[in-house]
Amino acid sequence: MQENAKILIVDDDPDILEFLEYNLKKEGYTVYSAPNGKEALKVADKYLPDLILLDVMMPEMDGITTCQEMRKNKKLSESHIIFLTARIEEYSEIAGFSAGADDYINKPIKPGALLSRIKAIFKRKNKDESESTLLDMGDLIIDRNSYEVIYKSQKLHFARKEFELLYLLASHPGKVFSRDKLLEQVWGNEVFVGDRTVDVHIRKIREKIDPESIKTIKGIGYKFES
Amino acid sequence: MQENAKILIVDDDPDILEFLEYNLKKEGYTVYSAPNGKEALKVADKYLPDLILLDVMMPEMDGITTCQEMRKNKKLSESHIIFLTARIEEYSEIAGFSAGADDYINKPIKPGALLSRIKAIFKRKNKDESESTLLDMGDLIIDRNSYEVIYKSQKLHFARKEFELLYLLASHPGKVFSRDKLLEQVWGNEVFVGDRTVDVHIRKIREKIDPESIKTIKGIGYKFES
DNA sequence: TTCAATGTTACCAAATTGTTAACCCCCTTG
DNA sequence: CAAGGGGGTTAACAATTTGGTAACATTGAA
Repeated sequence: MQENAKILIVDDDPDILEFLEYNLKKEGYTVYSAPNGKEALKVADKYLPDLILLDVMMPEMDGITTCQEMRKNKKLSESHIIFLTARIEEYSEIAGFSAGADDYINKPIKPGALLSRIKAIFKRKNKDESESTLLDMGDLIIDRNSYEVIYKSQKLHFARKEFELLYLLASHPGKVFSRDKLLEQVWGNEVFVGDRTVDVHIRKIREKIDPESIKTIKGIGYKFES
Repeated sequence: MQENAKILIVDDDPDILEFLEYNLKKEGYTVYSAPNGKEALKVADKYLPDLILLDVMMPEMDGITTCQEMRKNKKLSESHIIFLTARIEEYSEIAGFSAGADDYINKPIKPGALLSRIKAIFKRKNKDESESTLLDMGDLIIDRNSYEVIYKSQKLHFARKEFELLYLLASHPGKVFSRDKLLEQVWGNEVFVGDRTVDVHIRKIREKIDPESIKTIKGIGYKFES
């Protein structure tokens, strides 16, 4: 999605339009443009861009009003809106946010800063959507969001490694993980820790929940079973 | 609400009253009118208009005084007040805002401009309400509008960062925020501040409200719990 | 039985957080 | 302008938790 993301640029200055269009297309985005607010509303409604770069100062319909209009369109509720503003118009920062903007960027625009800003926005957007990780296996509930483990209606405390270890095993019931795999997934690639450390953590987990949940496959590793 | 919004017009010039009344009724608003400040106070108290258009220059009681009186009436706290002023009376712009007005419009009045201004105000009003900037969690009430925190019926003072931090945590009960996330959300994207700063602010918050409200997840971050 | 693999425990080092106080900056006040 | 206060940040030290390892006990398959 990040690759094919659609971006709409709205500015009355053809030079800026061309400048931004060139830089964004070069990055692989699909770019639309509009010279004023009214036109922008039509284009936005038609192509539902993921991101809208909106100049504040424009003839016909200023950016803030345009933004407010866009926010009324539910089809555009997922779109991010960034204001482009001259340094002097500081008031627009406040007005812009209350109009429904997600961010603002000061002119003159530096391509590097703009692109990193755009990437950050798409990153956050994608991340937010992929969240919601809750494992519910009857007696045992593991919530990554609140970092809680509930066993037989009892809230238990798990230290970080314990939690990550249990979470990894529990999210693949039946699958056997070797100690190396566990170290790689939970500890990270560049860690030098003895395998036996895993054993100790497994033991701590078994101490808290039903020890039968985690089975030992001698010579291979561990697996979670419900 | 926007359709049936109640508007009170106050002006000593019958021509203007009629002119505005005609234009506003045409748009579907319910319109009341009053020829002077004293009358306006009575009508306002009776019908609780959503919007009050107030002429500044009036006999008996001028608009600014009228506005101040209206602001004393708590039943009218939700009403928006717009001043109608002749171009020359620029002083009234300043005096008007300090008297509690929300906006002002210069005479002569163009119906188009007035209507779009009115619509903009209702839009903003509805939006503020729909954002529901008030968190009520029993003992703890956090009001984003007034920037107030009320704990066990006690109004507490929170500095900006403290407030934003608490608000963010409290608006996602149970969710664990890493220090990075908190810095990103509360401080902004382009700030370089040590993580430990977060700790200090957390401590200050815990000093004011029930320390159990904010739990530490070692190695991960903080979360709010009711 | 034998022995390598795993379980268990205790201990210590390292990581993380709590707490306090100092500092800087900005604004208000006298 | 000096003085004072609030807000925000950081450093420094204390308190706490976590993670890792060694050492020893136990298990289970050949």
